[in-house]
Amino acid sequence: MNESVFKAMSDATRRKIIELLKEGPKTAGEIADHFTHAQPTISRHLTVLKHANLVVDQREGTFIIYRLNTTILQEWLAWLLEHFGGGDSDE
Amino acid sequence: MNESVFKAMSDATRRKIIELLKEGPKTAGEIADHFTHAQPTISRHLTVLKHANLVVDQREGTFIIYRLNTTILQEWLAWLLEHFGGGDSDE
DNA sequence: TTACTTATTAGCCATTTAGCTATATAATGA
DNA sequence: TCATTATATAGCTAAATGGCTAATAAGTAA
Repeated sequence: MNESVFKAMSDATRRKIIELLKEGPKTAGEIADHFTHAQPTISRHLTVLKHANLVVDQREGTFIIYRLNTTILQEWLAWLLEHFGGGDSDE
Repeated sequence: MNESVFKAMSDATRRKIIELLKEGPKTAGEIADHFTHAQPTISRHLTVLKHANLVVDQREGTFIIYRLNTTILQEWLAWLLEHFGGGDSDE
């Protein structure tokens, strides 16, 4: 599993962005509106998520629309379950 | 969900320690033997895991035995599934 | 072209992180 | 008590992180 996904998911702001994008695609501005951070700060979080391939972006006029890459998220969850789920030594 | 668990799990060395402890309790030295890092480095990783309550330690003579706190690990996985699992907007 | 809007990139700073070596602590046994 | 073993803590450094403001880019429309 790609280390960058773990790093991306280890920040509370980025996890909240992921949760927002679960509702559906959103522009960078719509995402930023949910936080008190400065807008460039959110932009950088989006870049981190993009490098982890957890989100994809697409320009639409002056807007940039972000959407969740559900595949990566689900692969990450599957990896976690495989490595850390179940299998208690005294199960 | 406690932020410290995410931070603890975001490091590859610590995840490997967790995987080792899934096999059963181990002393700090046994754990350190699985890595090329210096012993104090592993000791510090164990402290991070301890503060996240992912492991517990118990002195046994000169040894200190670490064991997994499976409850926390499973609660973390459950939280992840609840927040990020399923629920694709186009499912 | 100019002005406006949306968003990113650049550059800075403070804090955290992860590694190391050296030192300290705790338990045991001679 | 002294030595040995197992482990943690202290103190340092380099790199990464996350925040900010200021500047830049990209698109639209007058």
